[in-house]
Amino acid sequence: MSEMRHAPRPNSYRDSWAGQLDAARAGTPARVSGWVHRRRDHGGLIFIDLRERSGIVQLVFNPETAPEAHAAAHSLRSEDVITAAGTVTRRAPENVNPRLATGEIEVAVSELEILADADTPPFPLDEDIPIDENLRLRHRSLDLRRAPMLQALTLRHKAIATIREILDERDFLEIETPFLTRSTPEGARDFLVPARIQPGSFYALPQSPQLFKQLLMVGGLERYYQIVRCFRDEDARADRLPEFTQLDIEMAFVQEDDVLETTEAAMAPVFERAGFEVAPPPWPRMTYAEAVARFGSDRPDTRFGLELEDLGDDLTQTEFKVFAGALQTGGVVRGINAGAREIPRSELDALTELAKQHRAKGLVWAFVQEGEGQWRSPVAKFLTPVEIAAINRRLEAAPGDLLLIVADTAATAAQALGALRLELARRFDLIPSGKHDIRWIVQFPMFAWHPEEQRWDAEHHPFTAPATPSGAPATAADLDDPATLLSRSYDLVLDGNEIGGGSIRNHRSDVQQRVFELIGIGAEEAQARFGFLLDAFRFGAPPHGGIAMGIDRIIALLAGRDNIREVIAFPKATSGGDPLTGAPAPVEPAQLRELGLRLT
RNA sequence: GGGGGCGUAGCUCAGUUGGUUAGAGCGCCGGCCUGUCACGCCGGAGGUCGCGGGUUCGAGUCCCGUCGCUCCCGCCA
Repeated sequence: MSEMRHAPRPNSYRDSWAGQLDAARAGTPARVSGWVHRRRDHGGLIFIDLRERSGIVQLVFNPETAPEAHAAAHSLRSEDVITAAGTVTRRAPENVNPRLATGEIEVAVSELEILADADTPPFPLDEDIPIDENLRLRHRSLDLRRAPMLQALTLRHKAIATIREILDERDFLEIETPFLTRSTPEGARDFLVPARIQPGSFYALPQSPQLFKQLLMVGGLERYYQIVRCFRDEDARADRLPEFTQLDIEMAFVQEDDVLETTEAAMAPVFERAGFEVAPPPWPRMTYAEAVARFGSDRPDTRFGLELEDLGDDLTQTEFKVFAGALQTGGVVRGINAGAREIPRSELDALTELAKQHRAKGLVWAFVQEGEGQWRSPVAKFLTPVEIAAINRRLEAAPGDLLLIVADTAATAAQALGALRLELARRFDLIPSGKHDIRWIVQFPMFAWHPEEQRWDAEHHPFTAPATPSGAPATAADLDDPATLLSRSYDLVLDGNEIGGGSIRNHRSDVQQRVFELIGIGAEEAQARFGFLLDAFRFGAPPHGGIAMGIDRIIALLAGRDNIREVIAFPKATSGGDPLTGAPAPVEPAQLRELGLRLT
């Protein structure tokens, strides 16, 4: 510590941050600046809690030793911006505030300068009560002064810095890709930007840099990453906004294990440094098929039980039409054992509504009774005691347990029971606090059947490399039965949240062509939409693959926030609008004319 | 596009079966106060009950519509 460091610099607003003020500096002069957090005006002594980024320090104004400063301090109000010069003073032992990092000292102020007056804030900054979010967003500069926002943005910065540090060590290049581009094939609606230089034509904002990062691989950059904004013109959710940030990675000459290992290496220290306890890598892998079968979701929350069981084998002869009908039409009957729960009828109705919201036709509930094959259930009379006993065994049910059963298509039953499972976990607090689970979900289906459109579509995106049903890389010759094909893709799931996903890509044009054929993209259309990528592949494309991590979601989880808006400095609202700037907003007719646009 | 929740003072909320002048805490303004740190004490101001319509002798409360926010389904990884 040099002399200079502790000497006040008269030409500066502060010589030190409050966080550096401690007992060691007692007796030295100090100049501090910041916002008035609280004032306690005793008529004689005036105490001001001064707040800046590093924390809070108490200022004392004494009318006897500094009458001028004391008089000026009388008019101080919340959020006034001040600079104060004085002496760092050790507090008497009975006056120490253990709840303050600087609580052993205070600054006895001799000079006060008010740098800016502040109107009374429209909401309190010093209390931890939920404030209407729209109001917070309208006054975001005030909201950002609140401790939770500072914490979240600091955490976000540190996480991104960690990622950059590790990927740099691993020889990755951070490379920017265009924002004004063509639509990428991610499947969401594009944000369009009218092109003045070509009236009637539009740029699209990238849904992800997917094609560009693949071009970088063909371009020989080998290891690329980018912390990049992406845009999707779809309705918002708690974990989803029209613009979001992802960590985008692509690597050449790699297979699944390489991408997964790199991701683990980059992300594990992020969790560790945030004090968020997950298992050390390598993280477990679960197939999509297992995740859906056991948890009814491709992003399973495995921190609690209530796993799905298939009841079809127990019901092959059943005369209960709901079950028999589902089984005869290729559907399933699946159930979960919710455990011994006291649930009134009204809440069972609410669970039924939840199942219906997830497209199930209904929900069968049953309370297991004493005695073999006995249920208290509206459907008990339709099932034989043998069938009930078999279901009880399958669900390992004991008297008093609540069983929830859905008969429907496999996908609907999984979705409904998966949602019920999560609801029960919330309702009965089944997730141990502080317990976290991270895992890979692998071997997704390559294609999904769209019944409305009567066609196959790529589950991930069409550049994902297909795999045979055993999970091995598929050749063009393997691509005959879309229903059984898997893809070489992977998602990273944290506590039931998808926080990242990616795949090994097609680098062979024969395989790529076959994929396009299967999803009904003709050669002409493929050339029109992604010709620039396909052309590039003709000149020697290395095998490559990558991943995209959802930064907003990850930070929200690390910070324990239930909404990604809490970890974004200037987020859009659920409506997609920005309460701060008023965007989106109408534009001048002249602007439209320049763009060759007309409003209808 | 659909469903749920919310909308009362600057903020967070209460407001009973429809009934007198719509309340509380915090904040704000004024006064008193020399060791507080959520300072304390005394006094005060502050309301288009989101908006529009309806039912009623009477609506914050009931009905219809509408707007905004939010959570979810659809959509989107």
